[in-house]
Amino acid sequence: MSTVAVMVRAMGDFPDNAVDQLHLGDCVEVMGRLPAGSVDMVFADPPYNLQLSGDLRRPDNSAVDGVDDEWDKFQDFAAYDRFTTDWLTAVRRVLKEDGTVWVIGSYHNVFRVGAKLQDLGFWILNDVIWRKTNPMPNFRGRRFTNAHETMIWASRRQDARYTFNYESMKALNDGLQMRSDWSLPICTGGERLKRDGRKAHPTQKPEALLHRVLMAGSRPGDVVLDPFFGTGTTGAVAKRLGRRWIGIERDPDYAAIARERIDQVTVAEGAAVHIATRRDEPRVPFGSLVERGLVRPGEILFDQQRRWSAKVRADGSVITADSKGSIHQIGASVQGAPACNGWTFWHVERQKRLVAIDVLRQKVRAEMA
Amino acid sequence: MSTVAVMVRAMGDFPDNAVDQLHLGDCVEVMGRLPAGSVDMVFADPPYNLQLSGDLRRPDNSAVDGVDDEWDKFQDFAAYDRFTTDWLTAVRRVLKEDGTVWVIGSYHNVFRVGAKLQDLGFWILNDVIWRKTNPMPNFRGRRFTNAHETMIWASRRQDARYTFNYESMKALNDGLQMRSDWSLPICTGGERLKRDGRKAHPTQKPEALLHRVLMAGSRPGDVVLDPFFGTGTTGAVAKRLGRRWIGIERDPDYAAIARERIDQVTVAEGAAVHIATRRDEPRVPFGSLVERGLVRPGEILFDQQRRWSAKVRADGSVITADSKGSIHQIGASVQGAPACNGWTFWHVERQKRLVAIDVLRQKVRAEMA
DNA sequence: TTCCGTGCTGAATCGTAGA
DNA sequence: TTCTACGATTCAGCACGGA
Repeated sequence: MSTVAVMVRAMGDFPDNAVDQLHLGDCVEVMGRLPAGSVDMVFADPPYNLQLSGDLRRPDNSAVDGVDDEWDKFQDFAAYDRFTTDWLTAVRRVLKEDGTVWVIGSYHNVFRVGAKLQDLGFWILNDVIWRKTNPMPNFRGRRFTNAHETMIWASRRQDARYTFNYESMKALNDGLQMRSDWSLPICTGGERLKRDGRKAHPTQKPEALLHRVLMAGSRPGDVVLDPFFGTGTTGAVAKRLGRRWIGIERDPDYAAIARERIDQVTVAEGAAVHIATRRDEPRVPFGSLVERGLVRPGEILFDQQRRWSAKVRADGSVITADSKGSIHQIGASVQGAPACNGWTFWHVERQKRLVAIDVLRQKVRAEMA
Repeated sequence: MSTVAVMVRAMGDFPDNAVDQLHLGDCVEVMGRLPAGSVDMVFADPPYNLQLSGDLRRPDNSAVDGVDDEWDKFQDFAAYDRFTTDWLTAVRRVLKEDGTVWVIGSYHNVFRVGAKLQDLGFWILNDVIWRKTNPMPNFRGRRFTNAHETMIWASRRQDARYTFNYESMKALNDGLQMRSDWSLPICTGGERLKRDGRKAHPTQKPEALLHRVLMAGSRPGDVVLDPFFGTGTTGAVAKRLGRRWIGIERDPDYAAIARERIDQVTVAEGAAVHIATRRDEPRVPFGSLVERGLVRPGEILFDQQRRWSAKVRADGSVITADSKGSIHQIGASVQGAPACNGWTFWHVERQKRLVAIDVLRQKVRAEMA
């Protein structure tokens, strides 16, 4: 993507004081004041509605410091559903048409959130499992160790042209497609924010999780909004990766911690956050291979198994007994397929071996560079 | 458990012709004729409501044989919700007070099912992820590989004294608590039922999955009901493990296949034997070191003698003056070698000394173990 | 007999730029 | 907005057949 494109994306419709800022207040209210259709991605870590009763103790009788905060208490499922509808509706308004939302949750709340997303017209793209490499064990031995959380990735509408940095994800996974299950440790050690020796927030998410989310579904300069900002993991990672961010947090103490944290983050240099794509390569028409003499007019193209063949014409079109057209059209035609990538389908004979014409295209591109 | 207790559990309230039988018909109707409060466990694999449109082709132009059966078609979410309410209500009636239900689904339907379970008063115990070791890839590169399905395990009521064979699960997991994510292959090869050389059912589940479900949440002699029996995986595994089973299936063809299959199953003698296999060391992509902050984007990698260097990018690829790629590719490239183990070749500087990135990988593996 | 290369397949909501 | 043409896109496991 060109520098200009980055800048255009980055400007958005925001007043200067809206972006790269933490907004103190209720997320529905604050989102209501932001311009509609202006946000590229939302990452939301809403209250889980844990419904814990009593305290939990380890086998050594030490107490587990669970989530017992007021913000996680709801009267019943109906109250939680109203809350969910309200904030998702506000998210829907601020999102761009092609924007996406990520929501993380556990079995306590994620089914309700997922159903509501669908009811509101969002289109689920994947559910992604955060598989915790070091979860808290189940102390009572009455259930399976709760070793994962679920994220839902959804676009604002069914036909959205959403951002997905396929090549970046593939690179991050050593050349294999990234799967819908991610193994990452929980947030501990030096990364875990502390106040007076105790954890500053009960559900701080690891930066690695947000790194992958933002790398997958946003581009440098994009605006990423987090309506339940907490201690600002989303903002910290967004800043480091060259994304713009909007944080909304109700609790002034969390907000103060988040501001301090994000101020200390340095932005990674441009090249490091570049999004790899294959489309960066210049288009090479098949005809230019003929022009440059890499393929001769009249030469025969074959598929890998020599089941089909076609003759090259001087203008770069190819011809069979009963039709002519581009390498793609004829490739599709002979196979009876709806489409075909002629570059990888067709081959020429060189020293008695078949060579894909895509290899010749690579030579042209190398010459051009 | 005493022999008497097993016999009492096994007798239930069923007429002789209800148990260890496949019932042909609509599951709501059939369950309505069974005695209330009589079933120990329900395993349900309902239609997923996939909403596929058009055809999908692999990069080699072969067509993917998707689920296009009539039984997976619903008018809209409301129709699917009514269907879900109906069968879950019938399940609730036939379940014992302390009974449990397992439902498997994908992101297309599982959120709606989970929310409805909660609305009807079921109490979710865990959501369990079936992580597929060999999922179908994402052919268009537009999403994450859909590499898992979700199971919800719920008791009929909040305070149920449900069955959970904690020690069996622990044994099955080499002495560690069983986690909520299970890695198992999909159903292929000899286990996959065929008719005329084609798959007999589009969504046959692997027996290993049912083995773990039944081992975890039922006892010998328990009655296990499957309202969407298909080709009878639940019945086959239940029979082998000494559970009694009730199968309900609407399609006579599937039912015939299931009956034939279960007839051939022999009941296991005593305790079923599980062969524990030692797992390979988990694969750690270089990108996850970047995600976890062990290597910074923009940081420089050196070989042991500092003859070559490369810069790390946020997606885990590395770059030199004239090429980019994985740690292995670039390691080979700078040396002019055909191949290279990037893990031992590249180093980072830590406290003025070079540390092989393989050392950092060991840290990640230690965390994962 | 073993090894290796080829081919097939699996619950999948699987384009996009430019005219 | 609609249409056309380009051309991007796959992993693991099993079966089979030839060397």
